[in-house]
This record gives sequence, structure tokens and C-alpha cells, in this order.
Amino acid sequence: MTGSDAHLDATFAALADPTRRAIVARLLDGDMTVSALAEPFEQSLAAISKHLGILTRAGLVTQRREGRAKYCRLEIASLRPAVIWMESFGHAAAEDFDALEAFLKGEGLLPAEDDQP
Amino acid sequence: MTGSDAHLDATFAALADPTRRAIVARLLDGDMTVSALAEPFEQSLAAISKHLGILTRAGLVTQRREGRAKYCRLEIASLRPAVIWMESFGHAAAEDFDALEAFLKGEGLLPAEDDQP
DNA sequence: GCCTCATTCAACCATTCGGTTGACGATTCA
DNA sequence: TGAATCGTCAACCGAATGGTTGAATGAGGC
Repeated sequence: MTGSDAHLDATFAALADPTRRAIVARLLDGDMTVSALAEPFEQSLAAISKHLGILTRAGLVTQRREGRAKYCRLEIASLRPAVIWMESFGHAAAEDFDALEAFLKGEGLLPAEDDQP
Repeated sequence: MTGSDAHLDATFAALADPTRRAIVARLLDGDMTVSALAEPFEQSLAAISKHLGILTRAGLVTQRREGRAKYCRLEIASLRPAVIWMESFGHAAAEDFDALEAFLKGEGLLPAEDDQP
């Protein structure tokens, strides 16, 4: 409960802004340059750049330079600690989360296991 | 992607603070009065009261008055939208989340289903 | 070398946050 | 009734946020 505190702080804080969540969602379609990423938002490029800085500092996004453009990539794995933190509550209060599990399975978000003897 | 934005904002923002995450974790042990809840923290009661206000506004906590004490209860179900938001990314990039699923199963956080015909 | 495109930096502004202290409203108990 | 307990409110503080604008840096193209 001590070590990853800062990472959880950064992750949850990064996700607490709708523009940043939208950026993350857009990055699911693949890597994108900063300006391509900024295009649908009614904010200055500098604002988007700041948001990307926050996402990057949280480890959710990495950037690589390619020519004069800079491509942003979503680093989904770094969501893991946050998901685990939340899921652990689901476990601890399973009765409240039954509906969640049912929902996830219904949506196909949690494939039913069949690889376990 | 529009309606629950505010709730997601509030939920993630509420979880972005380590004191508040600790409060939530403590509430897993059962309902607690504000001062009992505040006891292990080196902060003023007013500060904890503010944190509880934030958690309450996010819907993660409800309070009921009982005598002169006020009991706080964790409303785990209201974490659901946030979990679902995150899980949907796990679905979209399943390869990155394989490790998560393995981890969750290994920890017993995701019990293997056996209630399905 | 120079111009242009892509991105970030710097300074600034208003607002919110996390915290403190002290006063206040409820409630219980003697 | 009066005193103690529980919790919140109000005002304040310093720091961080989310945004703007304008200048500066980096990389290609001519």
C-alpha cells in the first residue's frame, strides 16, 4: 500500500479529465501524431500537449519522434495497477459486484474461461 | 460517451488521492463513523470531512446519522462505471491484458466461474 | 541558408485542491 | 440546564490545474 501509491495517484488523476479520457480512447485506434490527436478538440495545441504530458508522466502514453512529427502510443498495460486496485474491491464485496461480472460477461468483455481443467 | 462523463470525472478524481483511497479501503471492513474513520490519519477531522464530502459527491460513500454519530458506508456499486470504462480498454487490447487476467485469477480475485450451465 | 511545419516552453490567469484553524449547530448525558 | 462530544462550515493559505497566448526549438523541404 506504499510503493505504487504515486503511480495510482497519477493514473487516476490522469483519467479524471474528460479530454484526457477522450485522448486515451482515440489512441485505441492506433498511434497518432499530436496534432492529429488534437484535431477534434476545441482547445489549443499547447493544451493538448499539456494533457499528453500528464498522460505520459502517468505512463499511460509514450511518444516517439518520427521525422518532424511525434507519435503517441497508448500504453495500456500501465492501467493495470489501477484496474487491479478496483477489482480487488469487487472481490472483497463480491455480492455488490455480481452484477458487474454478469455485465462484463454479457458484453463479452470478460470471455468465459475454458482453458482451465 | 457523453452522459456519465461527470460521474467518471468525479470517480477518478475521488480515487486520485491516497488518503481517499485509504478511506475507501478502510470502509471495506464495514461502516464507520467519521471520527473512527479519521483516527489513523494525521489530518484534522475537518480535512477528513472534506474528503468524505468528495467521496460522497462522487457517490462512492453514503452517510447516515445515528445518534450524534454519522456512519459512512462504502457504495461499491458506484465504482462500476469506472471499472467498466477501464475494462473496455482491456477488451480492446486483449493481448496486453492477458497478464492481468492471469494475475487476477492467480490471486483469486476473479473466481473461476462454475455457476454457468 | 532559409522557410515552413510540428511541438513544446514560458508566462500569465482564474479556479480548484488539500490542508489548517476557529466558530458553530446537533446531540447525548449528568 | 449545562457541559461534553460529533461533525460541518467559513475563512484563509500555498500549491496545483486547465486553459490561453506568443516566442522558441527541432526537423524537413526548397
